[in-house]
Amino acid sequence: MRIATYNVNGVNGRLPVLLRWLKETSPDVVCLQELKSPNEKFPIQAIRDAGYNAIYHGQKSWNGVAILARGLEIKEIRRGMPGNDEDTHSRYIEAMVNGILIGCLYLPNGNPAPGPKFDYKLEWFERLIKHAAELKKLRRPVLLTGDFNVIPTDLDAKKPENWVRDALFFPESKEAYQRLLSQGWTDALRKLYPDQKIFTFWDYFRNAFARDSGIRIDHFLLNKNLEKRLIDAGVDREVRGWEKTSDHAPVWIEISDK
DNA sequence: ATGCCGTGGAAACCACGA
Repeated sequence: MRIATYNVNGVNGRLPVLLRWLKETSPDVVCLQELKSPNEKFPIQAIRDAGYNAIYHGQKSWNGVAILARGLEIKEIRRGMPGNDEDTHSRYIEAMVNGILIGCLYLPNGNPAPGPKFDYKLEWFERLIKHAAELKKLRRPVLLTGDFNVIPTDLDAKKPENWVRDALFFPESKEAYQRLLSQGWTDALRKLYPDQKIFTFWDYFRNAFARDSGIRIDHFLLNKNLEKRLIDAGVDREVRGWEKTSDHAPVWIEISDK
């Protein structure tokens, strides 16, 4: 079973790319981020025509997350990261799919840092860590995936020195990510490829993709129950080279049935 | 090193992204 995450940067503007990628790679489950669409404009019919069920938590212009599944029931558990009733951003949706609890997240960018946006990033991160601690108590397989907007280590950027003033690479961001991992989550791509420079995002400008000037910020965190089923993981890099593409590439894991 | 590009929405510019 293949589970993918893809920050589409606008689900309607990206629809041809999304549908082509779904058709070519046939992932079983897909977590989407940055829909940039209210629920009433989510392209549900095109997604269904492509063979997928979907639940989605959108909002106008910004943010927005969705979970798609091919031939599998999606049982929604929650939408929105708990712990702050004032938070209006659509950045989290959680569902049971095929016996796996899947949290699909779009962690705040946090730039410019320091500042109120960075404060919001860290506040959101603390709520994620609290919620993840609850999910860790479950005996079932659990997956947290999406755009974490964190470059975890120097290995996760082509040129780490270019990111030291960026919220994605601030010590507080890296520390929070490590603190989340230390609950007992496994970073799937790092587990399988501990020494490789693997990227999931390349800037639109400065010819970043052609120069492979990327960063790894889209992650799969697996609890122990799911980690033992991990077979493979990878990045669909070629999608980043398509016309009218997102600045992120899809990332995926392959897990055994039991 | 820099929103240099890209998206969405409102109004022919601005907010936002990483």
